[in-house]
Amino acid sequence: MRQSSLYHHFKTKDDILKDLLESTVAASLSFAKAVSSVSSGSASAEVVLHALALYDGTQLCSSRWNLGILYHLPEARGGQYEQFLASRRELRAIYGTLGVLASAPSSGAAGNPGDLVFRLIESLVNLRADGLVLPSSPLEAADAGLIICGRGNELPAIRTQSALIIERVSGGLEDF
Amino acid sequence: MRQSSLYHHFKTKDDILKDLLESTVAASLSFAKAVSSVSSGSASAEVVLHALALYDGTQLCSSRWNLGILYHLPEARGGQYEQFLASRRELRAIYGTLGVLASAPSSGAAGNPGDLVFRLIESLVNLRADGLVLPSSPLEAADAGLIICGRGNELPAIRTQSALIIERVSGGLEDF
DNA sequence: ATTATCTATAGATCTATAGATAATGC
DNA sequence: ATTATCTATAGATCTATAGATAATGC
Repeated sequence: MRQSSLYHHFKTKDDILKDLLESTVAASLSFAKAVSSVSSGSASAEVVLHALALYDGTQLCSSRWNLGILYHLPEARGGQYEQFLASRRELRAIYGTLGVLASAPSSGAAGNPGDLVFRLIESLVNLRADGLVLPSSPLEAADAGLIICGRGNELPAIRTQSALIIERVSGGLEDF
Repeated sequence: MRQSSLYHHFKTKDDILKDLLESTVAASLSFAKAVSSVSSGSASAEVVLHALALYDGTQLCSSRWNLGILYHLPEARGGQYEQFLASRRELRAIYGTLGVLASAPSSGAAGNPGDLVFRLIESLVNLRADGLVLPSSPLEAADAGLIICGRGNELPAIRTQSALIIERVSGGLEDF
């Protein structure tokens, strides 16, 4: 398709970028919201956090194009992308909440463990841009996030429950 | 200064970007090389890794401009920036080596813990672009890296030794 | 005297439009 | 008949150069 043909579907270049940016968070945010309601049921916060991290990371690594990299463009912080930025802040806040709930009281860890998990997952975008993503990368990042939360010794059990949650919740979402 | 005046100091726009990119890794790579020779002395790998992460993270957070963000420009992966890319690969490899040496054998952790630490530190660039960096951010990221390596319970001691190493080694380097 | 900045601008590239041609769905 | 693509290109923006003006260091 030619460059100019894009303008049949989009009004401006900014509108194109808006759609692409939104597509990088939409599915993960939907998952985060869906899984949070599940969490009010049986699943514990550390399992929910692992599931979210793994789902989000898998999205970033296996989407057709590495669109997550677009967020690093200087213009992406501009006010014209407020809707995308709001979605991203919302997703980030859910990581934050889960991080607090999931952290072992004994963990010598950080001010905001959930944000570290969020950033670890987002780093998969950079890893992919460097051509270094392996099939195991999303799980390794999610696991590392839980280790930061002081849940390293419970990881085998968390992984199992997390996988079940992803299957259940992503089945209920439109696109996966 | 006007845009055109830059061309008195640089031949092309690419040359400007080359210099800026190189400046984002030069100091940390020098530190990494210097601290690695120290490590053959007394300091243990986990302390060296913490010192490197903290030094690198502090650089990224407190440099005058957030130049680390430039690495995410699509063109920065191009062949014309091979020297910068080689420096970055070298720094990344040092994180990798230290991560293997520093990891507790019991850690249920990842394939390449050092790379996770490298990415956590690099995420400070994004945090800064989002306007969310706090004075504590570099230390929190370095600490989280050591937790991923299974050294969470030794953190207080590691922090103390790490600070000493940074003082010693960065004193020996030209710029800090 | 040398080095650094400025103004002005040529030429290259990018964004978006107009109108022609092709594809799709009823 | 409607929707999507194409070619061609106007106008905006970006890169880099030329030559004038200002600042710096001996």
